Amino acid sequence: MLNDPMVLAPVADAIRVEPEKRIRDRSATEKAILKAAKSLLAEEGFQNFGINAVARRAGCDKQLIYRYYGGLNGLVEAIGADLGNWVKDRIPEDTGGMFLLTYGDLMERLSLLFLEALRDDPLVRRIVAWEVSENTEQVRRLSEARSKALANWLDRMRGSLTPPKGVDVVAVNAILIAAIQHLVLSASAGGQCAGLALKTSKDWEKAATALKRIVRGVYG
Amino acid sequence: MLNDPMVLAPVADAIRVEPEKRIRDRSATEKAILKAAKSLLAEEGFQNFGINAVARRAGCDKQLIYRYYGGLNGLVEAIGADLGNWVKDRIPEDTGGMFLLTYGDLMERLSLLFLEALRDDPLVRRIVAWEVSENTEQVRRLSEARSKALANWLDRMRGSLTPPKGVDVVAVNAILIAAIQHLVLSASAGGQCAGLALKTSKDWEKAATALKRIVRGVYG
DNA sequence: CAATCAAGTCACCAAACGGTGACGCGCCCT
DNA sequence: AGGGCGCGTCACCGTTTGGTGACTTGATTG
Repeated sequence: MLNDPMVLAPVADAIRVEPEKRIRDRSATEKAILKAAKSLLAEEGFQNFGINAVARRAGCDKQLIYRYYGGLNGLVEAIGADLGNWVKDRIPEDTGGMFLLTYGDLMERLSLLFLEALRDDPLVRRIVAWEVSENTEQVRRLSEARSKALANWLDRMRGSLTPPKGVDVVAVNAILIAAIQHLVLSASAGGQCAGLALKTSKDWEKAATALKRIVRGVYG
Repeated sequence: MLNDPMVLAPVADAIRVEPEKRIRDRSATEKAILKAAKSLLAEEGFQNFGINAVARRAGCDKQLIYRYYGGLNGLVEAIGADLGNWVKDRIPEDTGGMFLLTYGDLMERLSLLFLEALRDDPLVRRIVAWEVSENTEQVRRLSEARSKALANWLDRMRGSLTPPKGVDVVAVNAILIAAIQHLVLSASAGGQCAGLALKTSKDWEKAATALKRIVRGVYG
């Protein structure tokens, strides 16, 4: 008596009072899908990132994702395309009125800028977490795009400043970037990192001070 | 002759050529499950870490996981129990014949030890990646256990050495640990980190040198 | 008006997932 | 001998997943 189809039929009619007709606008739908994908990835993480979930959030049929983006892969690629502009969108190019006289000045400033930019971009945070958790082709593309953009940024900001002789700038900077990324990820996930609380702004001040000290220690 | 009224009996007999009878040994099965879980997590990562996969690898029925460990949560907890001994199992307590005169000596040595230990422990690597990717209760327990063990280790190794005044040791060390962890994770996932290749042992020598320089820069 | 083609929807598929109840079997104990 | 009791297995449930074919609907053509 529960699952009686005769009873359900009128109910189904009663439900679709207003079908909320979807407009027939491909480019708008494409944008909606991309936006849904980005917000989903940013809020839920890569764990529950799938065709069904994206379609659900975009409010459209998943078939459209296959049609317009060729599946999840294409969608991820589309996300990665924006990633190249990340640094230039989120990080100010000017030096904030400061005069950067030495390479140490520069790296101190860039470190803090990078830290802050990463702190308030949940999408890129998730992507970084994704990069260190999986090794699929998708992720590798994302990683490459981000890595390249980052390197360009570093190089562009360097300007005419010359790093100190005798130190492996690439390696040292990689370690600094690694530290910042892991610090932010760790904080975002559990509110702390290796016993250092990272919740209040006071916590972050301590972290920033320590980071500055490290940068100054190696670059003078 | 037996109480088998089924007509399919001969078919079943034909299929199960050798039943490969599982021995009735609870503790052995428990160990097999735990081992399977650890190896699965280490090799495949937390993505495909589920009841079915563990049971499949352990070669037993998933029901036994529920019975013996109370589900995946209990199993993860059992994994976490071993984690407390990780540092003491994987990292030598002695100083390798070195005389550590200053806090800088100590931290340089500990950094490299931690780096190497993490580099050849895929399980803990996966757990660290898990920690920065999810925020469930499971992961939080793992994270806490590891974090506590790490802090204890640092404190124990410090001995009577006194860190330099005026620097926030906790914060600086957290950043150093973060850097090492992310470096290893990144290398393990994609073979590089922020443009720094991390595949050959020569690559790692460069990374180690840079790390030493950073530690020395901040701790003298 | 009629034909066409893209936009959007629906129904269905096989597979895998976590989870549970029930059953068979063998060992031990009285 | 017989009655538990613990170990292992199996079948099944509902749900979700990625993926595909077939359909309706609407607008713009000739």
